[in-house]
Amino acid sequence: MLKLTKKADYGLMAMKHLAEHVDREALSAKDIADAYGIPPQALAKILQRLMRAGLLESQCGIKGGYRLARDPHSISAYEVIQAIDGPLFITSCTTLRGECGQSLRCTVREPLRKVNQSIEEVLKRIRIAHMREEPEMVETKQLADYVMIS
Amino acid sequence: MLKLTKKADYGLMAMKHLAEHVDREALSAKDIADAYGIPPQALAKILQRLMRAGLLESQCGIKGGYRLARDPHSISAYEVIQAIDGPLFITSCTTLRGECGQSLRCTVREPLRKVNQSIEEVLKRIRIAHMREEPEMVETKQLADYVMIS
DNA sequence: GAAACTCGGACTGATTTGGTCGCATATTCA
DNA sequence: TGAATATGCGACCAAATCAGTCCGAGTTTC
Ligand code: FES
Ligand code: FES
Repeated sequence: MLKLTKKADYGLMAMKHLAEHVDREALSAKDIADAYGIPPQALAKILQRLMRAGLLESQCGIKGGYRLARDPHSISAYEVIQAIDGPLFITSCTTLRGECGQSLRCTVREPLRKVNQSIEEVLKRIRIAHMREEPEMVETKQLADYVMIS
Repeated sequence: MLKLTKKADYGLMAMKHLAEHVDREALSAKDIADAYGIPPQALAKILQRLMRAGLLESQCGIKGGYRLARDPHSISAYEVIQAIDGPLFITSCTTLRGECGQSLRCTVREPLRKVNQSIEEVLKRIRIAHMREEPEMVETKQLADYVMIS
């Protein structure tokens, strides 16, 4: 149903949290989990994935924790989501080994691939350093107008 | 993982198929299902949903079947998907009966709501009559730019 | 060497998805 | 009239995915 997983949500929260504390020492998984009420063990595994994807640096040991591996302005939401949930395909038939039974006859695959690309673009342009809370109805309205015109 | 369900895929295929045969008589669920190798019973239920959503007109009986209720140029992919899968939320905590445990502290909900809106716009711009044509990447790119700024 | 971390797989229960069945209703036509 | 062929709709089931836990490692600090 075109929904982000909880893990991706947690991951984005953690990345944003780390982006706001780049100055400090490394933060442990538990620190971040406690700050948002996330199950610590669950977040730990998510951070490990982000680490393996090269988005975080980790340090073991008693004073250890995680730190952003790159400038928060250069890390996109897309990278975070992909690192956690794997490559994102909007089409349902691309799930591992071969195609679904309709792949040869499916007439909407190509159009949807383009939609997929659009969504990727949107997510790639959102940097974790820029994720803010302002709802700003005016802008979304302008966006709607823009779409109408084009 | 941000994927469309198979049902939505089937629904889009069926709608596109019907859009290409507006002239003819009503097509039965089985006709369409056979044309694409879709399980007939599954497609039948999907078409019923599209019917209830007002996107299709149905006729019972031996010469019955389905027909588009509106001009195929006016029906968006978004409408089809929503009719089948229900309202689409990119955030994971909107799943019915209250919020997830993190809703109060979640810092990425609002930013993601904007992403959600962007995706909606993209899907609303795609009409089933035009699914073969290019969704115009330039515009979606500008749209993505727009989202980033806000 | 103990404490506080990360690392990573295995595991379980809950939810969602994909699909089927069965029965009721409506329409055509012989 | 009544058989044939449609839709209409809920219940049902199996498989996949998701969310979260557990546990047994390794690492660093003190
Ligand atoms: S994308 Fe696989 S059947 Fe349409
Ligand atoms: S959207 Fe619900 S926790 Fe972030």
